[in-house]
Amino acid sequence: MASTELQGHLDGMLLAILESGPLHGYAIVEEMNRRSDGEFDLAEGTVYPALHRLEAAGLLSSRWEVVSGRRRRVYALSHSGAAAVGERVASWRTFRSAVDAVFAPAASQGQL
Amino acid sequence: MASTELQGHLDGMLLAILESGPLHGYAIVEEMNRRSDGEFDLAEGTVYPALHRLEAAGLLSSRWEVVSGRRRRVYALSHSGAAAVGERVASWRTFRSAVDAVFAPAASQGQL
DNA sequence: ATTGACGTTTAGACGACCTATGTATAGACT
DNA sequence: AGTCTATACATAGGTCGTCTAAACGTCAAT
Repeated sequence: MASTELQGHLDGMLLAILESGPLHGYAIVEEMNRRSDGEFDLAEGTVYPALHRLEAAGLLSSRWEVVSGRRRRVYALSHSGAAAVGERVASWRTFRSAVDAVFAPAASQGQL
Repeated sequence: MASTELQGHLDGMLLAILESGPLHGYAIVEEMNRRSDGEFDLAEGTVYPALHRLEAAGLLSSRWEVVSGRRRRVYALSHSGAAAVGERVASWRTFRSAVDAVFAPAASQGQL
């Protein structure tokens, strides 16, 4: 697994996934897995605390739903959460460029 | 500042920088800063422990040098360190693609 | 009945990174 | 002579995001 390198990017990715529409936690895990082609196979213990953190920060809101007898908590982007997605994407681009630049000479011919 | 999001990529970047030739710690900090265009302005407290970690792992070797009265410790890639750079670059590419894919729908028109 | 998929929660540990501080030399400026 | 800045290394201690691990519960299928 990618160990601990998600640091700082997980929150943004969660927000990005919710931009496509509200989802419950388990579905978010699956969607993360699907989009990343299996690279990010997150444990629930990673995702739920992150979701709660984001909700506490006011970037998400949640409501309980009952589907065929099972409770689930559905998360949706709040107003400020929607605004935050753009910032996270921009921040990722900046980070990506910087890392690329550091690695560039190491990647043969500088083509990453 | 980029806060704490280096996680998991710092070691690889340090190795990548040393691939261009041996350097002492302070010069590594400057080179990191230069390559990343100021994005990664690392404190010594971040870099030195990382270098010691990498040396303990056998990826680097170091020797003391005296230049105009000042001691400096010069780090160089070991044999396995040189091999590790390629792995780190590959790992970064994989990670980058995965994050890109997760963000893609959030970045307008999927063009990251 | 028991397995497996679905679904949420939390306690605890881990460890990379950051803050802050200390040490020390050289050179420039006042 | 004293101070400041740049150079150069080191480490203790804290933060905090992530992972491990376990628990709890419903439903459908074997």
